[in-house]
Amino acid sequence: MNAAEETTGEDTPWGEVNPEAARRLLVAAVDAFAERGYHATTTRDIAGRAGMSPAALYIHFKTKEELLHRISKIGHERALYVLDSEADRDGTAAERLAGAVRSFVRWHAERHTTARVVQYELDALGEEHRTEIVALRRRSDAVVRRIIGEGVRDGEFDVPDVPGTTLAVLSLCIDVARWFNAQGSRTPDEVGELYADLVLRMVGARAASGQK
Amino acid sequence: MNAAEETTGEDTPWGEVNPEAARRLLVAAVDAFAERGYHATTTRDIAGRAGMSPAALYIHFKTKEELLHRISKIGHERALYVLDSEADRDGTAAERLAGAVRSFVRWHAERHTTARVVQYELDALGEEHRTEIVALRRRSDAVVRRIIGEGVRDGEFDVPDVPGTTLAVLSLCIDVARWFNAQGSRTPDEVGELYADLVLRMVGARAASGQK
DNA sequence: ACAACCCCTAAGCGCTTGCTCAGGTTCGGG
DNA sequence: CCCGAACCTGAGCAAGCGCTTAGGGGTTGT
Repeated sequence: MNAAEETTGEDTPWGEVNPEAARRLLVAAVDAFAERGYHATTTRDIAGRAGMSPAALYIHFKTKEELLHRISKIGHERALYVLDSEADRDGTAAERLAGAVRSFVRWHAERHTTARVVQYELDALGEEHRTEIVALRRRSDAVVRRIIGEGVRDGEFDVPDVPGTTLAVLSLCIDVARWFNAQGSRTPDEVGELYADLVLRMVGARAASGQK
Repeated sequence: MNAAEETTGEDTPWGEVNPEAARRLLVAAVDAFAERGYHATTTRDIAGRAGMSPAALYIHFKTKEELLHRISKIGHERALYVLDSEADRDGTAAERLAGAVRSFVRWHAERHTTARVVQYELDALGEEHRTEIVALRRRSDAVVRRIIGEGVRDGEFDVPDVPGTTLAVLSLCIDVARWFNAQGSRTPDEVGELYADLVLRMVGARAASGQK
């Protein structure tokens, strides 16, 4: 009924999480999980970072695991959206693959705290939640595999092992979340550019954007 | 004084860990850490897997963290050794790079439980131990960077960004520990072969091992 | 025979963990 | 002016944590 949302919800990083207090807790949890890992983070630490008492957490989330689940789900959906929207453009397979890798990597670098939680705390989820998330991840795999497959079909790419190469491409992108450091010398854009080029080489793209 | 070691110490996976009871505990810890992560693993769980009481652990190791440190140190040394011995062969830069990647990846796949602990539990180490391990990791980086640099110098490779490409190559190899599954369809040898080929493409190797 | 030694266990200590609950504050609507 | 809903806190519980301690068996050297 209330038509005015407290915060927009689509462009802001965690805008879909309401009310504001819940969002503060969730952001605090992302930071803490990324820094120390899920199991090494206490609910007191999360509440403390959000400027609340430990009990406040349980008004907005049933358990600590639900917090992780919401982070993981939203994070995966965002990453998949980023990948998908580049894959759906039109253009050669090489252009679409480069675009997808560039955006996906940039997302992992820019949002590397979120990405770290999303990519490396899967095992901390409960059975049910984990299988839900794994399904989302399979869709990322399918997106990349499709582009590579089309490139091969059109004679643009030279790839002996499509599933294997797909795996390697995604693995390369995901691992950015592990090593990327905001204080480091590379910007997310630079890393995205570098990785897009490397991936085009991996698939043996004939004419990388025209000629060469 | 006792000249006969209980176990040889060089070829067996954890042969250098003595006495046998300590090795059993350490192997149990590797399994547990790889499965659940360091912080989610209890000392009771480790001792239980080794068939001992919780107190037995503290006869052989001062703390739970010391266990992780010994695992991490030995693991890094082994991985570095694998990388180094391929890099020191003679041959073209492409041959050496391919050999190094093949062996390094094979190690991460075969020993993926150990590798997972080694690569993803660095933050759980204490300040002092972590800086010691980080030094070892920098040496791996130097090894790969040297080969790529030599390949560029000799005109074998076409690499615009040597440090960046080095980072990507190592990142690709390391991430094998995360996704590799012994029940999966690929053998460690196959993954090593695939990755060696992909890396040669990344560096724009002119003549990949002569012809083909 | 027996003391010295190593390796192990049963019991448990002090502390932190995830989580609960009774109660208090704030605020819009009747 | 008061009500009920939404939100938060202080205090604390049961369980589980890393680790310690006292002591018991087996093997060894003398």
